[in-house]
Amino acid sequence: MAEVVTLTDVARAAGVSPSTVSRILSGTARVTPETRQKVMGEIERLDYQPNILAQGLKRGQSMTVGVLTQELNSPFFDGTVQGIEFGFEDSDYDPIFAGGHSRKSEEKRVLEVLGRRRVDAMIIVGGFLPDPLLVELARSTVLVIVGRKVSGLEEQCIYIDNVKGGFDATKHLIDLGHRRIAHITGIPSNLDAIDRFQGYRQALESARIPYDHQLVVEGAYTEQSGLFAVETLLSRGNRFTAVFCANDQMACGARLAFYRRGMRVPDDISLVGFDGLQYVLFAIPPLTTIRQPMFEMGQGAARLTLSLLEGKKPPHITFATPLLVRESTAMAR
Amino acid sequence: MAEVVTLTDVARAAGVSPSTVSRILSGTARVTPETRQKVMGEIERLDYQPNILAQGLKRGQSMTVGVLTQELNSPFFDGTVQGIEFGFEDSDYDPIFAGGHSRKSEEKRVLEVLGRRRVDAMIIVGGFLPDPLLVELARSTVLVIVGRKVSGLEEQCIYIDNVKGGFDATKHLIDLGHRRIAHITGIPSNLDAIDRFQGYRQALESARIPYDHQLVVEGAYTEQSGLFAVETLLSRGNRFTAVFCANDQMACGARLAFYRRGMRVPDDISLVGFDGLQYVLFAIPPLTTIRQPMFEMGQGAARLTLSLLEGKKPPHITFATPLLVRESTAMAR
DNA sequence: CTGAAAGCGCTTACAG
DNA sequence: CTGAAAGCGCTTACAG
Repeated sequence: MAEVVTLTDVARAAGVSPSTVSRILSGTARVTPETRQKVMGEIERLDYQPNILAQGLKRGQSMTVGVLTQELNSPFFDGTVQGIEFGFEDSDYDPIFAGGHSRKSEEKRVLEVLGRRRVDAMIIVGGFLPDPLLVELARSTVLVIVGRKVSGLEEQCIYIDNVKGGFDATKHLIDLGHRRIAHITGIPSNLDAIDRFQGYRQALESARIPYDHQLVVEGAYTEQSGLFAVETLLSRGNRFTAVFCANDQMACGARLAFYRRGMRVPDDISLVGFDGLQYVLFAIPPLTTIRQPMFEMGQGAARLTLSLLEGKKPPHITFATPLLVRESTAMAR
Repeated sequence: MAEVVTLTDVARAAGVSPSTVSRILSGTARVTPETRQKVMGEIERLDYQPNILAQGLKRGQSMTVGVLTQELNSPFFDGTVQGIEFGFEDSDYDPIFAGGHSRKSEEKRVLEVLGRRRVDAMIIVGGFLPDPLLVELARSTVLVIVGRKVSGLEEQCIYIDNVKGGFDATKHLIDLGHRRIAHITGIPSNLDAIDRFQGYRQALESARIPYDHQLVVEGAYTEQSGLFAVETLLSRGNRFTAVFCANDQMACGARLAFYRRGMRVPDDISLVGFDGLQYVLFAIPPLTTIRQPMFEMGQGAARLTLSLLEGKKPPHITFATPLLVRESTAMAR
């Protein structure tokens, strides 16, 4: 990085002042065609790239957006992050990721990124940060939150209806004639998990199936926890013919548990997941699940951020969560 | 982002010059304890965060590292990217990701990121960029390449021995008594794919098993392509009792193809993958595979970059690719 | 030990 | 239409 061309170099080469070059670049210029020609020629010839740092310092914008991800190293975050990246691709902004892996508190990290990098906006993926902090933060910076609904900040949140998702998943099983439907929850403190569980209960209720807490086991979103959950369920000795898992990963773990016991899916047990991860289309058997459009949500978050940065108030987008019926569910026998 | 505190504010509050504050911050200072005390106090009180952009402009460093990922939206990239993020977490550098999704040519994107953002280093993940370009690039910037070995730049490459991986995978099947071993390749232009195929052939040769091109089908690293490949294999009518797939995703696709035909794994067919993705530990049955330490490689790339940035020449690390024997392989009958 | 000054590479009123 | 000047927030020789 020795021979970097500066705006001054271009000006000198073109025989004009830096001001003029700057104006031409920004389009603010009222210049003679000849001057413009000459300058553009030199820019091309010298392969000049404006220094964003210098521009940022002057304009008071860093042209970066801080993206705070959480500790969970999951396909959900991967998908969302990819969508975010994609959404900024053709903009002048670049996302800076502040991963949530280290020991530093989340809160501190947000503030650090905001402060040191002078990011023009922040995207928060998921949710450990308390609502009040986010509301506070939203006052001093452009803020978009994905995968979570913060009251007072609804317009800046990208989320799905997890209750409905949980309802639809359970309803699907009920429609197939299942009555003894187990549920493996997500992390109990997680709002999505709570909502999906809500949906499960509502579906049971609307079908007048009594709720049985013996059929509910706490999971942790991992495959392993899904496997354990099924073992717990089985050890309790209560009969059930279907399981709704709060995410696909746990469904995969559950599936393996059944495989180990020689219980067939969907012949003996129907299984529904949540997320719609690419690869569960190739599970054995292909998993019926509720799709959560992670990539699209990430992309939506990027777009929303961009709009907000431009001072626009775009319409709020709702993301649908279709039920993808595959081969892990069948009529109850 | 209105009320941002600057170094000058701190200086004013502490009753000293900006120079002094700057020196204290950088540790260059020979100052009286009292002055230091006073200044540190104000920094704390005002919650001052140095503006990295301004520092960068002055020092000629942006404190950012450009990370170029490729179009493949795969678990391999996810894992690597996470490792890279993690590796920079406790450093003063932040990674800026230039995703490989848009239509712009890869080459152009590298140059753009380098130029506009004035990144201090680049990490290239995977490989569409021609070797000569990388060699050229390495002359003007700190460059690290992960998942690929570029001759002349070996010290800056983080890679595994794909030939050995392919060999070990195939050898495992041979050791189980298999003689008719099929292979589903990766994208034929991909070096990793070529190497894994090489390993396959070498293993056959070392066991004096004649190579049969009828047993090799071209794949594209996706689950779908693995599924198709098995169908092709089956339609050719040649007997085989085992398949080595160039990655886990294709192995999952292949597995589904067998499931559809009612062929049991591992009873009728043994299956080996490559990558060691987390979730294939929960495949039905758990997949035997060669582990590629993606996260560690990403982290290694970050560390290597950091060392290079500090002018060090760290020892070259080799990443092992252990065979993970699970339940998708069994003795040939 | 500490301050004034110059400068990193831009942009943008202010003149002319 | 175009240039000279000031300034964004820092750092770092240069004085004292």
